[in-house]
Amino acid sequence: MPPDPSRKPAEELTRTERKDLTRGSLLRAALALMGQGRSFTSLGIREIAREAGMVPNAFYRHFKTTDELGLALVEEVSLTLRRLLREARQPHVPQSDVVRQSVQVYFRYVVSNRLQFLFICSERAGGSRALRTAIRHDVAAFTSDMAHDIRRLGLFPDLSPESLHLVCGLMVTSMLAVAPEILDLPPDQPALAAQMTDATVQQLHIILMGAAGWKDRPATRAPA
Amino acid sequence: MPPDPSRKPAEELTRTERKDLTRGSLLRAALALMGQGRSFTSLGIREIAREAGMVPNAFYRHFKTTDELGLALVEEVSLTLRRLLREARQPHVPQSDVVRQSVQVYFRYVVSNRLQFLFICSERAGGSRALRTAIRHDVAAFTSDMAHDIRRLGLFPDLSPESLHLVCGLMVTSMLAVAPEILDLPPDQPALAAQMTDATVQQLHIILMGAAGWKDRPATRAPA
DNA sequence: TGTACATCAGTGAACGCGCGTTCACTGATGTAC
DNA sequence: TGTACATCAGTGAACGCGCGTTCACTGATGTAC
Repeated sequence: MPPDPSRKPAEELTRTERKDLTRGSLLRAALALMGQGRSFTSLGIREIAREAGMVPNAFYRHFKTTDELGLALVEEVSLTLRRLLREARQPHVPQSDVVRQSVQVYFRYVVSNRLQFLFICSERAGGSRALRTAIRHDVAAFTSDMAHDIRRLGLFPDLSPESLHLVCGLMVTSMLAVAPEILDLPPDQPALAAQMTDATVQQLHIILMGAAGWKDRPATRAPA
Repeated sequence: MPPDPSRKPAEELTRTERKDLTRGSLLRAALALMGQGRSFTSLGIREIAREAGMVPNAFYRHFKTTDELGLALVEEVSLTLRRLLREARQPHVPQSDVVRQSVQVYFRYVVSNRLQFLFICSERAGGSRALRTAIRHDVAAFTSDMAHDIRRLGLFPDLSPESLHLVCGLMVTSMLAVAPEILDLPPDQPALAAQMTDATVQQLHIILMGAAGWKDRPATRAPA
Protein backbone atom coordinates (compact mmCIF):
# COMPACT_ATOMS: atom_id res chain seq x y z
CA MET A 1 0.00 0.00 0.00
CA PRO A 2 1.22 3.49 -0.73
CA PRO A 3 1.88 5.88 2.11
CA ASP A 4 -1.00 8.05 3.26
CA PRO A 5 -2.30 9.58 0.03
CA SER A 6 -3.83 12.58 1.80
CA ARG A 7 -0.47 13.84 2.97
CA LYS A 8 -0.25 16.43 0.21
CA PRO A 9 -2.94 17.96 -1.95
CA ALA A 10 -3.08 16.15 -5.26
CA GLU A 11 -1.69 19.05 -7.28
CA GLU A 12 1.59 18.99 -5.41
CA LEU A 13 2.45 15.36 -6.02
CA THR A 14 5.38 14.56 -8.23
CA ARG A 15 5.01 12.22 -11.15
CA THR A 16 6.76 9.45 -9.23
CA GLU A 17 4.46 9.86 -6.26
CA ARG A 18 1.40 9.68 -8.48
CA LYS A 19 2.74 6.55 -10.11
CA ASP A 20 3.26 4.93 -6.74
CA LEU A 21 -0.32 5.76 -5.81
CA THR A 22 -1.60 4.11 -8.96
CA ARG A 23 0.56 1.10 -8.34
CA GLY A 24 -0.83 0.88 -4.84
CA SER A 25 -4.36 1.06 -6.16
CA LEU A 26 -3.60 -1.89 -8.44
CA LEU A 27 -2.38 -3.88 -5.44
CA ARG A 28 -5.46 -2.89 -3.47
CA ALA A 29 -7.68 -3.78 -6.41
CA ALA A 30 -6.21 -7.29 -6.57
CA LEU A 31 -6.73 -7.78 -2.84
CA ALA A 32 -10.26 -6.43 -3.08
CA LEU A 33 -11.11 -8.93 -5.80
CA MET A 34 -9.76 -11.74 -3.64
CA GLY A 35 -11.94 -10.41 -0.85
CA GLN A 36 -14.91 -11.03 -3.13
CA GLY A 37 -14.07 -14.71 -3.20
CA ARG A 38 -11.83 -14.80 -6.24
CA SER A 39 -8.55 -16.64 -6.03
CA PHE A 40 -5.48 -14.66 -6.98
CA THR A 41 -4.40 -17.11 -9.66
CA SER A 42 -7.63 -16.61 -11.55
CA LEU A 43 -7.40 -12.82 -11.64
CA GLY A 44 -6.78 -11.15 -14.98
CA ILE A 45 -5.02 -7.98 -15.97
CA ARG A 46 -8.15 -6.33 -17.34
CA GLU A 47 -10.10 -7.25 -14.25
CA ILE A 48 -7.58 -5.76 -11.85
CA ALA A 49 -7.17 -2.61 -13.92
CA ARG A 50 -10.94 -2.19 -14.09
CA GLU A 51 -11.28 -2.60 -10.32
CA ALA A 52 -8.56 0.02 -9.93
CA GLY A 53 -10.42 2.36 -12.27
CA MET A 54 -7.84 2.31 -15.03
CA VAL A 55 -7.78 1.45 -18.68
CA PRO A 56 -6.62 -2.18 -19.19
CA ASN A 57 -3.22 -1.61 -20.71
CA ALA A 58 -2.20 0.90 -18.03
CA PHE A 59 -1.46 -2.20 -15.97
CA TYR A 60 1.71 -2.70 -18.01
CA ARG A 61 3.20 0.57 -16.78
CA HIS A 62 3.54 -1.11 -13.38
CA PHE A 63 3.78 -4.87 -13.81
CA LYS A 64 4.55 -7.18 -16.71
CA THR A 65 2.28 -9.96 -15.46
CA THR A 66 -0.12 -10.67 -12.61
CA ASP A 67 2.60 -12.86 -11.11
CA GLU A 68 4.83 -9.83 -10.81
CA LEU A 69 2.02 -8.02 -9.01
CA GLY A 70 1.70 -11.07 -6.77
CA LEU A 71 5.34 -10.80 -5.76
CA ALA A 72 4.77 -7.14 -4.90
CA LEU A 73 1.89 -8.25 -2.69
CA VAL A 74 4.18 -10.72 -0.97
CA GLU A 75 6.50 -7.86 -0.07
CA GLU A 76 3.62 -6.04 1.59
CA VAL A 77 2.68 -9.20 3.41
CA SER A 78 6.20 -9.47 4.70
CA LEU A 79 5.83 -6.06 6.32
CA THR A 80 2.49 -7.08 7.80
CA LEU A 81 4.05 -10.14 9.44
CA ARG A 82 6.90 -8.09 10.82
CA ARG A 83 4.39 -5.69 12.33
CA LEU A 84 2.54 -8.59 13.93
CA LEU A 85 5.67 -9.74 15.69
CA ARG A 86 6.37 -6.20 16.85
CA GLU A 87 2.86 -5.95 18.30
CA ALA A 88 3.25 -9.26 20.05
CA ARG A 89 6.53 -8.01 21.53
CA GLN A 90 4.86 -5.01 23.15
CA PRO A 91 4.96 -5.13 26.92
CA HIS A 92 1.73 -6.90 27.80
CA VAL A 93 -0.73 -5.70 30.34
CA PRO A 94 -0.23 -8.14 33.17
CA GLN A 95 -2.30 -11.23 32.58
CA SER A 96 -1.79 -14.73 33.77
CA ASP A 97 -1.95 -16.42 30.40
CA VAL A 98 0.50 -14.89 27.96
CA VAL A 99 -0.34 -17.53 25.35
CA ARG A 100 -4.04 -16.70 25.41
CA GLN A 101 -3.20 -13.05 25.11
CA SER A 102 -0.97 -13.64 22.09
CA VAL A 103 -3.64 -15.74 20.41
CA GLN A 104 -6.15 -12.95 20.94
CA VAL A 105 -3.76 -10.42 19.47
CA TYR A 106 -3.23 -12.72 16.53
CA PHE A 107 -6.94 -13.35 15.90
CA ARG A 108 -7.63 -9.63 15.90
CA TYR A 109 -4.67 -9.07 13.62
CA VAL A 110 -5.90 -11.64 11.12
CA VAL A 111 -9.33 -10.05 11.00
CA SER A 112 -8.00 -6.54 10.58
CA ASN A 113 -5.60 -7.67 7.86
CA ARG A 114 -8.19 -9.96 6.37
CA LEU A 115 -7.27 -9.58 2.72
CA GLN A 116 -3.57 -10.06 3.22
CA PHE A 117 -4.08 -13.23 5.22
CA LEU A 118 -6.51 -14.45 2.60
CA PHE A 119 -3.73 -13.96 0.10
CA ILE A 120 -1.01 -15.63 2.19
CA CYS A 121 -3.10 -18.62 3.08
CA SER A 122 -4.42 -19.37 -0.37
CA GLU A 123 -1.19 -18.74 -2.29
CA ARG A 124 1.09 -20.46 0.20
CA ALA A 125 0.13 -23.83 -1.24
CA GLY A 126 -1.62 -23.10 -4.53
CA GLY A 127 -0.76 -20.60 -7.18
CA SER A 128 2.49 -20.20 -8.99
CA ARG A 129 5.73 -21.66 -7.78
CA ALA A 130 7.42 -18.26 -7.60
CA LEU A 131 4.66 -16.99 -5.33
CA ARG A 132 4.71 -20.08 -3.14
CA THR A 133 8.45 -19.84 -2.73
CA ALA A 134 8.33 -16.16 -1.87
CA ILE A 135 5.61 -16.65 0.72
CA ARG A 136 7.39 -19.62 2.28
CA HIS A 137 10.54 -17.56 2.50
CA ASP A 138 8.68 -14.85 4.41
CA VAL A 139 7.05 -17.36 6.73
CA ALA A 140 10.43 -18.93 7.42
CA ALA A 141 11.85 -15.50 8.24
CA PHE A 142 8.94 -14.89 10.58
CA THR A 143 9.62 -18.20 12.29
CA SER A 144 13.28 -17.33 12.75
CA ASP A 145 12.43 -13.93 14.19
CA MET A 146 10.06 -15.56 16.63
CA ALA A 147 12.75 -18.02 17.68
CA HIS A 148 15.19 -15.18 18.27
CA ASP A 149 12.64 -13.35 20.37
CA ILE A 150 12.04 -16.39 22.52
CA ARG A 151 15.74 -17.01 22.90
CA ARG A 152 16.27 -13.39 23.91
CA LEU A 153 13.58 -13.72 26.56
CA GLY A 154 15.57 -16.58 28.03
CA LEU A 155 12.75 -19.10 27.65
CA PHE A 156 13.59 -22.72 26.93
CA PRO A 157 17.32 -22.36 27.61
CA ASP A 158 17.76 -26.10 27.25
CA LEU A 159 16.61 -26.22 23.64
CA SER A 160 19.20 -26.15 20.89
CA PRO A 161 18.63 -23.38 18.32
CA GLU A 162 17.54 -26.04 15.83
CA SER A 163 14.94 -27.49 18.15
CA LEU A 164 13.70 -24.06 19.12
CA HIS A 165 13.24 -23.30 15.43
CA LEU A 166 11.21 -26.48 15.00
CA VAL A 167 9.04 -25.55 17.98
CA CYS A 168 8.41 -22.11 16.50
CA GLY A 169 7.67 -23.78 13.19
CA LEU A 170 4.98 -25.83 14.86
CA MET A 171 3.44 -22.75 16.39
CA VAL A 172 3.55 -20.77 13.16
CA THR A 173 2.06 -23.67 11.22
CA SER A 174 -0.78 -23.97 13.71
CA MET A 175 -1.46 -20.26 13.67
CA LEU A 176 -1.43 -20.07 9.89
CA ALA A 177 -3.63 -23.14 9.60
CA VAL A 178 -6.29 -21.54 11.74
CA ALA A 179 -6.28 -18.26 9.81
CA PRO A 180 -8.51 -19.41 6.92
CA GLU A 181 -10.98 -20.76 9.44
CA ILE A 182 -11.02 -17.44 11.27
CA LEU A 183 -11.68 -15.72 7.98
CA ASP A 184 -14.57 -18.04 7.17
CA LEU A 185 -16.25 -17.56 10.54
CA PRO A 186 -19.81 -16.29 10.26
CA PRO A 187 -19.72 -12.87 11.91
CA ASP A 188 -22.97 -13.44 13.78
CA GLN A 189 -21.72 -16.31 15.91
CA PRO A 190 -19.09 -15.04 18.35
CA ALA A 191 -19.30 -18.33 20.27
CA LEU A 192 -17.54 -20.09 17.40
CA ALA A 193 -14.70 -17.60 17.52
CA ALA A 194 -14.35 -18.09 21.26
CA GLN A 195 -14.26 -21.84 20.81
CA MET A 196 -11.64 -21.53 18.10
CA THR A 197 -9.58 -19.30 20.36
CA ASP A 198 -9.77 -21.82 23.19
CA ALA A 199 -8.73 -24.68 20.92
CA THR A 200 -5.79 -22.72 19.51
CA VAL A 201 -4.66 -21.67 22.98
CA GLN A 202 -4.70 -25.24 24.21
CA GLN A 203 -2.84 -26.47 21.15
CA LEU A 204 -0.09 -23.91 21.69
CA HIS A 205 0.08 -24.94 25.33
CA ILE A 206 0.54 -28.54 24.27
CA ILE A 207 3.37 -27.56 21.93
CA LEU A 208 5.02 -25.47 24.63
CA MET A 209 4.70 -28.27 27.14
CA GLY A 210 6.40 -30.55 24.63
CA ALA A 211 9.12 -27.93 24.17
CA ALA A 212 9.63 -27.61 27.91
CA GLY A 213 10.05 -31.35 28.27
CA TRP A 214 12.25 -31.73 25.22
CA LYS A 215 15.82 -32.86 25.74
CA ASP A 216 18.11 -32.55 22.78
CA ARG A 217 19.16 -36.14 22.63
CA PRO A 218 21.28 -37.15 19.66
CA ALA A 219 18.95 -37.58 16.71
CA THR A 220 17.67 -41.12 16.40
CA ARG A 221 18.03 -41.68 12.71
CA ALA A 222 16.53 -44.92 11.58
CA PRO A 223 18.94 -47.26 9.81
CA ALA A 224 18.50 -46.93 6.06
CA MET B 1 -10.97 -42.69 -10.39
CA PRO B 2 -13.03 -45.40 -12.06
CA PRO B 3 -12.33 -49.01 -11.23
CA ASP B 4 -9.82 -50.85 -13.36
CA PRO B 5 -10.92 -50.07 -16.91
CA SER B 6 -9.25 -53.14 -18.33
CA ARG B 7 -11.45 -55.49 -16.35
CA LYS B 8 -13.72 -56.19 -19.30
CA PRO B 9 -13.15 -55.78 -23.01
CA ALA B 10 -14.58 -52.47 -24.12
CA GLU B 11 -17.39 -54.04 -26.15
CA GLU B 12 -18.92 -55.64 -23.10
CA LEU B 13 -19.29 -52.50 -20.99
CA THR B 14 -22.75 -51.21 -20.27
CA ARG B 15 -23.70 -47.63 -21.06
CA THR B 16 -23.48 -46.72 -17.37
CA GLU B 17 -20.02 -48.22 -17.04
CA ARG B 18 -18.81 -46.32 -20.06
CA LYS B 19 -20.23 -43.10 -18.64
CA ASP B 20 -18.43 -43.68 -15.36
CA LEU B 21 -15.19 -44.20 -17.26
CA THR B 22 -15.63 -40.90 -19.06
CA ARG B 23 -16.46 -39.16 -15.83
CA GLY B 24 -13.33 -40.60 -14.32
CA SER B 25 -11.27 -39.37 -17.22
CA LEU B 26 -12.61 -35.85 -16.62
CA LEU B 27 -11.52 -36.07 -12.99
CA ARG B 28 -8.13 -37.36 -14.03
CA ALA B 29 -7.82 -34.62 -16.63
CA ALA B 30 -8.46 -31.94 -14.01
CA LEU B 31 -5.83 -33.44 -11.71
CA ALA B 32 -3.39 -33.76 -14.59
CA LEU B 33 -3.77 -30.07 -15.41
CA MET B 34 -3.11 -29.20 -11.78
CA GLY B 35 -0.02 -31.38 -12.00
CA GLN B 36 1.18 -29.08 -14.76
CA GLY B 37 1.16 -26.18 -12.34
CA ARG B 38 -2.34 -24.89 -12.93
CA SER B 39 -4.51 -24.12 -9.94
CA PHE B 40 -7.88 -25.82 -9.87
CA THR B 41 -9.80 -22.56 -9.60
CA SER B 42 -8.38 -21.34 -12.87
CA LEU B 43 -9.31 -24.46 -14.84
CA GLY B 44 -12.00 -24.14 -17.51
CA ILE B 45 -14.58 -26.54 -18.84
CA ARG B 46 -13.14 -26.58 -22.35
CA GLU B 47 -9.65 -27.11 -21.00
CA ILE B 48 -10.62 -30.10 -18.90
CA ALA B 49 -12.70 -31.65 -21.68
CA ARG B 50 -9.82 -31.19 -24.13
CA GLU B 51 -7.36 -32.82 -21.74
CA ALA B 52 -9.81 -35.70 -21.39
CA GLY B 53 -10.04 -36.02 -25.16
CA MET B 54 -13.65 -34.97 -25.44
CA VAL B 55 -15.62 -32.29 -27.21
CA PRO B 56 -16.17 -29.27 -24.89
CA ASN B 57 -19.88 -29.56 -24.25
CA ALA B 58 -19.65 -33.25 -23.35
CA PHE B 59 -18.53 -31.95 -19.97
CA TYR B 60 -22.13 -31.06 -19.18
CA ARG B 61 -23.25 -34.67 -19.34
CA HIS B 62 -21.29 -35.18 -16.11
CA PHE B 63 -21.04 -31.90 -14.22
CA LYS B 64 -22.86 -28.60 -14.33
CA THR B 65 -19.81 -26.56 -13.33
CA THR B 66 -16.15 -27.04 -12.53
CA ASP B 67 -17.06 -26.59 -8.88
CA GLU B 68 -19.26 -29.66 -9.08
CA LEU B 69 -16.31 -31.56 -10.50
CA GLY B 70 -14.22 -30.22 -7.63
CA LEU B 71 -16.62 -31.68 -5.10
CA ALA B 72 -16.37 -35.03 -6.87
CA LEU B 73 -12.60 -34.78 -6.51
CA VAL B 74 -13.00 -34.11 -2.82
CA GLU B 75 -14.90 -37.38 -2.50
CA GLU B 76 -12.00 -39.22 -4.07
CA VAL B 77 -9.61 -37.46 -1.77
CA SER B 78 -11.67 -38.60 1.16
CA LEU B 79 -11.10 -42.19 0.11
CA THR B 80 -7.39 -41.51 -0.30
CA LEU B 81 -7.14 -40.21 3.24
CA ARG B 82 -9.04 -43.19 4.60
CA ARG B 83 -6.64 -45.50 2.82
CA LEU B 84 -3.70 -43.65 4.35
CA LEU B 85 -5.01 -44.26 7.83
CA ARG B 86 -5.59 -47.91 7.01
CA GLU B 87 -2.00 -48.25 5.78
CA ALA B 88 -0.70 -46.57 8.91
CA ARG B 89 -2.74 -49.02 10.97
CA GLN B 90 -1.09 -52.03 9.39
CA PRO B 91 0.98 -54.01 11.87
CA HIS B 92 4.39 -52.44 11.52
CA VAL B 93 7.55 -54.34 11.03
CA PRO B 94 9.22 -54.05 14.40
CA GLN B 95 11.15 -50.80 14.59
CA SER B 96 12.06 -48.67 17.54
CA ASP B 97 10.64 -45.41 16.28
CA VAL B 98 7.00 -45.77 15.29
CA VAL B 99 6.73 -42.03 14.65
CA ARG B 100 9.57 -42.04 12.15
CA GLN B 101 8.06 -45.01 10.46
CA SER B 102 4.67 -43.29 10.16
CA VAL B 103 6.27 -40.16 8.75
CA GLN B 104 8.07 -42.27 6.16
CA VAL B 105 4.82 -43.98 5.21
CA TYR B 106 3.19 -40.58 4.93
CA PHE B 107 5.94 -39.04 2.78
CA ARG B 108 5.78 -41.95 0.39
CA TYR B 109 2.02 -41.72 0.35
CA VAL B 110 2.09 -38.02 -0.50
CA VAL B 111 4.47 -38.62 -3.37
CA SER B 112 2.50 -41.50 -4.79
CA ASN B 113 -0.75 -39.57 -4.51
CA ARG B 114 0.93 -36.40 -5.64
CA LEU B 115 -1.94 -34.87 -7.61
CA GLN B 116 -4.54 -35.45 -4.95
CA PHE B 117 -2.40 -33.85 -2.25
CA LEU B 118 -1.70 -30.96 -4.59
CA PHE B 119 -5.43 -30.54 -4.86
CA ILE B 120 -6.14 -30.82 -1.11
CA CYS B 121 -3.38 -28.46 -0.10
CA SER B 122 -4.13 -25.73 -2.59
CA GLU B 123 -7.92 -25.81 -2.32
CA ARG B 124 -8.04 -26.20 1.44
CA ALA B 125 -7.45 -22.47 1.85
CA GLY B 126 -8.02 -20.97 -1.60
CA GLY B 127 -10.68 -21.74 -4.11
CA SER B 128 -14.41 -21.68 -3.62
CA ARG B 129 -16.04 -21.75 -0.25
CA ALA B 130 -17.94 -24.95 -1.02
CA LEU B 131 -14.68 -26.70 -1.86
CA ARG B 132 -12.89 -25.38 1.21
CA THR B 133 -15.72 -26.51 3.45
CA ALA B 134 -15.84 -29.97 1.91
CA ILE B 135 -12.09 -30.45 2.27
CA ARG B 136 -12.09 -29.20 5.85
CA HIS B 137 -14.88 -31.60 6.64
CA ASP B 138 -12.81 -34.49 5.29
CA VAL B 139 -9.72 -33.41 7.18
CA ALA B 140 -11.75 -33.14 10.38
CA ALA B 141 -13.10 -36.67 9.81
CA PHE B 142 -9.54 -37.87 9.29
CA THR B 143 -8.49 -36.25 12.55
CA SER B 144 -11.35 -37.91 14.41
CA ASP B 145 -10.50 -41.29 12.97
CA MET B 146 -6.92 -40.85 14.04
CA ALA B 147 -8.02 -39.92 17.55
CA HIS B 148 -10.20 -43.03 17.74
CA ASP B 149 -7.30 -45.18 16.61
CA ILE B 150 -5.04 -43.76 19.26
CA ARG B 151 -7.69 -44.17 21.91
CA ARG B 152 -8.26 -47.76 20.87
CA LEU B 153 -4.54 -48.46 21.19
CA GLY B 154 -4.75 -47.28 24.79
CA LEU B 155 -2.21 -44.50 24.33
CA PHE B 156 -2.62 -41.30 26.34
CA PRO B 157 -5.30 -42.68 28.66
CA ASP B 158 -5.15 -39.50 30.73
CA LEU B 159 -6.21 -37.21 27.91
CA SER B 160 -9.86 -36.26 27.59
CA PRO B 161 -11.37 -37.01 24.17
CA GLU B 162 -11.40 -33.28 23.45
CA SER B 163 -7.73 -32.86 24.23
CA LEU B 164 -6.83 -35.95 22.26
CA HIS B 165 -8.68 -34.47 19.31
CA LEU B 166 -6.67 -31.27 19.61
CA VAL B 167 -3.44 -33.25 19.75
CA CYS B 168 -4.42 -35.12 16.61
CA GLY B 169 -5.39 -31.80 15.02
CA LEU B 170 -1.86 -30.54 15.65
CA MET B 171 -0.34 -33.61 14.06
CA VAL B 172 -2.63 -33.48 11.05
CA THR B 173 -1.98 -29.77 10.59
CA SER B 174 1.76 -30.35 10.69
CA MET B 175 1.58 -33.23 8.25
CA LEU B 176 -0.60 -31.32 5.82
CA ALA B 177 1.58 -28.23 6.08
CA VAL B 178 4.62 -30.20 5.03
CA ALA B 179 2.90 -31.83 2.05
CA PRO B 180 3.29 -28.90 -0.38
CA GLU B 181 6.95 -28.71 0.53
CA ILE B 182 7.38 -32.40 -0.15
CA LEU B 183 5.74 -31.89 -3.51
CA ASP B 184 8.04 -29.00 -4.38
CA LEU B 185 11.21 -30.93 -3.50
CA PRO B 186 13.67 -31.11 -6.36
CA PRO B 187 13.88 -34.82 -7.17
CA ASP B 188 17.66 -34.74 -7.53
CA GLN B 189 18.39 -33.80 -3.93
CA PRO B 190 17.41 -36.68 -1.65
CA ALA B 191 19.28 -35.02 1.23
CA LEU B 192 16.60 -32.34 1.42
CA ALA B 193 13.90 -34.97 1.73
CA ALA B 194 15.81 -36.69 4.53
CA GLN B 195 16.21 -33.40 6.33
CA MET B 196 12.50 -32.66 5.97
CA THR B 197 11.70 -36.10 7.32
CA ASP B 198 13.92 -35.56 10.35
CA ALA B 199 12.35 -32.19 11.08
CA THR B 200 8.83 -33.57 10.81
CA VAL B 201 9.67 -36.54 13.01
CA GLN B 202 11.05 -34.29 15.69
CA GLN B 203 8.07 -31.96 15.52
CA LEU B 204 5.69 -34.86 16.00
CA HIS B 205 7.78 -36.05 18.93
CA ILE B 206 7.50 -32.63 20.49
CA ILE B 207 3.73 -32.69 20.10
CA LEU B 208 3.53 -36.18 21.57
CA MET B 209 5.72 -35.18 24.48
CA GLY B 210 3.35 -32.28 25.11
CA ALA B 211 0.43 -34.69 24.92
CA ALA B 212 2.08 -37.07 27.36
CA GLY B 213 2.63 -34.31 29.87
CA TRP B 214 -0.77 -32.75 29.43
CA LYS B 215 -3.14 -32.83 32.37
CA ASP B 216 -6.71 -31.92 31.65
CA ARG B 217 -6.98 -29.09 34.14
CA PRO B 218 -10.16 -27.08 34.06
CA ALA B 219 -9.82 -24.66 31.16
CA THR B 220 -8.29 -21.38 32.20
CA ARG B 221 -10.55 -18.92 30.44
CA ALA B 222 -9.29 -15.42 30.66
CA PRO B 223 -11.74 -12.97 32.24
CA ALA B 224 -13.56 -11.06 29.52
C1' DT C 1 -36.19 -64.89 -29.29
C1' DG C 2 -36.68 -60.92 -32.52
C1' DT C 3 -38.31 -56.36 -33.54
C1' DA C 4 -39.57 -51.58 -32.94
C1' DC C 5 -38.96 -47.71 -30.21
C1' DA C 6 -36.84 -44.72 -26.41
C1' DT C 7 -32.88 -43.15 -24.19
C1' DC C 8 -28.91 -40.55 -23.88
C1' DA C 9 -23.48 -40.14 -24.10
C1' DG C 10 -20.98 -37.86 -27.09
C1' DT C 11 -20.63 -34.76 -31.66
C1' DG C 12 -20.07 -30.54 -34.52
C1' DA C 13 -21.07 -25.96 -35.42
C1' DA C 14 -22.16 -21.61 -33.92
C1' DC C 15 -22.97 -17.48 -30.68
C1' DG C 16 -21.47 -13.50 -28.06
C1' DC C 17 -18.03 -12.08 -24.75
C1' DG C 18 -13.99 -10.88 -22.09
C1' DC C 19 -9.37 -11.86 -22.32
C1' DG C 20 -4.11 -10.40 -23.12
C1' DT C 21 -1.55 -7.67 -25.96
C1' DT C 22 -0.25 -4.09 -29.60
C1' DC C 23 -0.28 0.43 -31.35
C1' DA C 24 -0.28 5.31 -31.96
C1' DC C 25 -1.78 8.99 -29.09
C1' DT C 26 -2.13 12.92 -25.39
C1' DG C 27 -0.88 16.07 -22.27
C1' DA C 28 0.95 16.97 -17.75
C1' DT C 29 5.42 16.68 -15.40
C1' DG C 30 10.37 16.98 -15.45
C1' DT C 31 14.85 18.71 -17.30
C1' DA C 32 18.37 21.37 -19.72
C1' DC C 33 19.77 25.53 -21.07
C1' DT D 1 13.82 33.00 -14.16
C1' DG D 2 11.67 31.59 -18.59
C1' DT D 3 11.53 28.67 -22.59
C1' DA D 4 11.95 24.65 -25.47
C1' DC D 5 12.24 19.87 -25.51
C1' DA D 6 12.06 15.04 -23.50
C1' DT D 7 9.82 11.84 -20.70
C1' DC D 8 6.30 8.82 -19.67
C1' DA D 9 1.73 7.63 -16.97
C1' DG D 10 -2.38 6.92 -18.67
C1' DT D 11 -5.81 6.76 -23.00
C1' DG D 12 -8.64 4.74 -26.76
C1' DA D 13 -9.17 1.64 -30.34
C1' DA D 14 -8.26 -2.53 -32.37
C1' DC D 15 -6.59 -7.54 -33.03
C1' DG D 16 -7.07 -12.47 -32.68
C1' DC D 17 -8.25 -16.05 -29.45
C1' DG D 18 -10.23 -19.21 -26.15
C1' DC D 19 -13.92 -19.15 -23.19
C1' DG D 20 -18.88 -20.91 -21.53
C1' DT D 21 -23.05 -22.10 -23.36
C1' DT D 22 -26.78 -23.34 -26.88
C1' DC D 23 -28.57 -26.11 -30.39
C1' DA D 24 -29.82 -29.79 -33.41
C1' DC D 25 -27.70 -34.11 -34.44
C1' DT D 26 -26.06 -39.22 -34.43
C1' DG D 27 -25.91 -43.73 -33.45
C1' DA D 28 -25.00 -47.25 -30.06
C1' DT D 29 -27.22 -49.12 -25.93
C1' DG D 30 -31.27 -50.30 -23.35
C1' DT D 31 -36.23 -51.61 -22.96
C1' DA D 32 -40.92 -53.24 -23.94
C1' DC D 33 -43.51 -56.25 -26.24
